[in-house]
Amino acid sequence: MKLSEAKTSADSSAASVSDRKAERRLAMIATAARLFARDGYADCEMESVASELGVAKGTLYLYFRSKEELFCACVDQGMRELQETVQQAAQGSIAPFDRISAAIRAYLLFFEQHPEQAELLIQERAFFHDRPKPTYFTYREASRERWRVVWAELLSGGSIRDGLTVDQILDFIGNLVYGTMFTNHFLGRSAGEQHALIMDIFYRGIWSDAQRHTGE
Amino acid sequence: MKLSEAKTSADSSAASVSDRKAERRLAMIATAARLFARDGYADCEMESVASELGVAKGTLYLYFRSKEELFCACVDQGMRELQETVQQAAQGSIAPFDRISAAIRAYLLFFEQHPEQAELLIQERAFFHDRPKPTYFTYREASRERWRVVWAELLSGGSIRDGLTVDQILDFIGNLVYGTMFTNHFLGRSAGEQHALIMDIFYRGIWSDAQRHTGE
Amino acid sequence: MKLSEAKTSADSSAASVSDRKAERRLAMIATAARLFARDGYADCEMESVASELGVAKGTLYLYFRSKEELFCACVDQGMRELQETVQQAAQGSIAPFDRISAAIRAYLLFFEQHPEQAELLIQERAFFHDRPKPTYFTYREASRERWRVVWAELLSGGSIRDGLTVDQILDFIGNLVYGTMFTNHFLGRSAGEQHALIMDIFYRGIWSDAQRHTGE
Amino acid sequence: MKLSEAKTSADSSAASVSDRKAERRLAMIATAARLFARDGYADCEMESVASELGVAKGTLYLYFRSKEELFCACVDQGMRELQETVQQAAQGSIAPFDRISAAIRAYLLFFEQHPEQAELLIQERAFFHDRPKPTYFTYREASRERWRVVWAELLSGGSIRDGLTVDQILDFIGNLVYGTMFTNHFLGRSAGEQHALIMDIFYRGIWSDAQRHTGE
DNA sequence: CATGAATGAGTTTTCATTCAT
DNA sequence: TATGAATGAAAACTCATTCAT
Repeated sequence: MKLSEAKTSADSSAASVSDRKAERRLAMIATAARLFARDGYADCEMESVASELGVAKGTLYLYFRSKEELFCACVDQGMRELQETVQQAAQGSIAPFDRISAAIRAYLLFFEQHPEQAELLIQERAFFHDRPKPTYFTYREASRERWRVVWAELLSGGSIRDGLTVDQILDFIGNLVYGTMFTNHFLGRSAGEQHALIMDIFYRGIWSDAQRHTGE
Repeated sequence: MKLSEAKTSADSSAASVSDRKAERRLAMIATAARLFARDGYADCEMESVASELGVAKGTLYLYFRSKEELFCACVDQGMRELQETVQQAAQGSIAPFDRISAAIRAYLLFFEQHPEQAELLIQERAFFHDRPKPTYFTYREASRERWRVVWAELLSGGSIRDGLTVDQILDFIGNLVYGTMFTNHFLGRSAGEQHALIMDIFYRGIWSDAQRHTGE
Repeated sequence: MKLSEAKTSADSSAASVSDRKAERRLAMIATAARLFARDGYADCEMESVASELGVAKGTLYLYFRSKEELFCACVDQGMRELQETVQQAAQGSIAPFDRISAAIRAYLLFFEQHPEQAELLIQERAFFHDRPKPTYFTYREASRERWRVVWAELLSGGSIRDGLTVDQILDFIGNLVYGTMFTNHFLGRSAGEQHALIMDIFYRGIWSDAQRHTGE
Repeated sequence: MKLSEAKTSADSSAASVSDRKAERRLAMIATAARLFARDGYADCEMESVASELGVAKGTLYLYFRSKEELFCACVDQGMRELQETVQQAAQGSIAPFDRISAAIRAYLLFFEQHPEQAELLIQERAFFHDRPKPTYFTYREASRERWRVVWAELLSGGSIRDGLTVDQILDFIGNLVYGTMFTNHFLGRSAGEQHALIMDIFYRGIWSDAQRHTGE
């Protein structure tokens, strides 16, 4: 359905003007994200986005001041959805380790189902690398605070080896899933059973008991 | 010293014409890599690269067919140097685990000392994302074969837990260092003691002995 | 008072619908003239004019077919007011020379008090210079006929030197005040006592009696 | 002759590279001035100027940073030529009044022969009216200093009526020729014998001897 | 009458690449 | 080989105008 064909009937009772505007904004963001990811920021013309939406170029500029702003809206929206997806997944469990596992699985699946978001993260850095920090890391740090509580609980509960701090663990797992996500994306790998493996090594390491003894 | 001033005197006895050309090529690549990383591929003009080198714009085209080719040469050169650095570091030890540790430390330090290479990897994907696979992964897979041997030895020697395959381990550690490297790069973190931590968790996991029992 | 708030109550008894329309037209012209002069024709947006008036953009198009027509209405209105101002000033005196003086003073004062009109004359020529003749000159020639009578009387009455024709005098004084007006406008000068000087030189020239003798 | 065909032969002995550049700059200015005047600043595309010159659009940008800079160069060049023309004309005579007459004639003839310069003055004000003062007035004030000397001599020599100051005279004649020039331009009038008339009235006024007596 | 969301034509400027010298 | 003047394709963004409500 073309954006231009949406909402032409008389449902104005429920949806206010600003609702409809927000709705169209989201539709624009969704389409733009797809095309930005497909063609790259530079090669994605505003004209293409508009025509894909079935509207005129000028209309895009009624919703976004510039191409850059549209792009940023795409990244922001993607990160918000990622965050929400991960949180929702985590809420399905109560046990800390289960929540962590669920969150990581959701994270990897999100990018598998929304590969355009991985591309947008790259595009953002490539084209706007004068910005202090990629949006991704802003969100990563925001979520860090929430997970800190969970890990602290595990640490104080004796589930974690002595000598590891919450920050070290958070960094490790954060870097691991970040690298895994991009590798999956570039090599076309799926998150499926990979997830169990990651958690396994993360929790138990690769060493055999014999080696644990020697290595200590 | 400007490139244009180099090698103007009579040392042609030792260095053949093609040597000199290769040398200038390398100088061009070094300068271009720095500028590509600093300004981004799009905003880095051939004119800037040329003037930084002290040569005319047209001269660059005597060494590289196009801006894209120059860029690719930068990425290739960077990956070659990475590979060499890592291999050299690994050769300093004999014990497999030591070699692995040394390689990972060298990897992280390389990108810390050559942050422009991290940028180039991003730029490559952002601007030439119609290519099947980032150069980085081509090199990663090439080196995989060398490390496979090392890990196979460890596995058959009983140093590694049952149930893990070489490929799983290679993927895990590959993703981990990849994610760590980019995070370090974006957040300005240093590889220093981080390295010991990574190896520690990688080898032994995060679980306490109590949890290991429960979690099994 | 916003235009949109004007005349909303029941005074339709006296003012007919077309009266009200004419009134709003004038308000639009006044506002537009100010903004056209302030920003220049190109940089003055219909949107600005509308919002300054407190109406929607589309409303302007109910009164003027196009931006160009609105602009022309501004120039026309300005020239009509100039004409009226000058004529009214002239009617205050009976003696021909006094009427002439009064008219010239009124002319210079008009543009001093309505500097936007000077700007509009420039804008008109700059943007619509395919037109045969600036509106200003149309009005100037129209008024010429009225003044021709006055001067003819002075000529036949012997007040004017032999050898000068009415047309020559009209051209001279017309050019003089035109040039004076624009110079005043651009350099921010006031018409004040300048007027007396202009008339003095115009009537008596600059030569001393001695020079008159020699120069003849 | 197309600009692109100029100077292709081997006269590089005399004309240095910078000479040729200056020459091309002038050719560009001449062509641009004509087209700016013909089409107006807004409607005159850089493409048109380039193609009229027989060069590519980009070449214009090697000589002028922007359309605006090209335009300013046209106005400046025009004013310089005006100044030179007027000065040269004045130098043909020795007697002050003759020099003044010659200068005014040259001024009016210059704009008659270069009507595009009159247009450029209008365009400049219309499009860049945020600038403090039109270029014309900058030049007018610069030349004022030179003429001040001439008039001071006439005043002290008794050729000028008592009660007139040099500044008053300079303003009067400046405004008069400015207004005359533009009127000529707009109405397509020629400066020819008009010049004699202007000087006549300027020097002797319009009053008859009888009126002089009465009016005093 | 009034509104304001939607339209889409139109132009400057940049910069990779070429090629005559 | 080296130069650098010349080329020209390409795209974001604005804003006058329209018209459904």
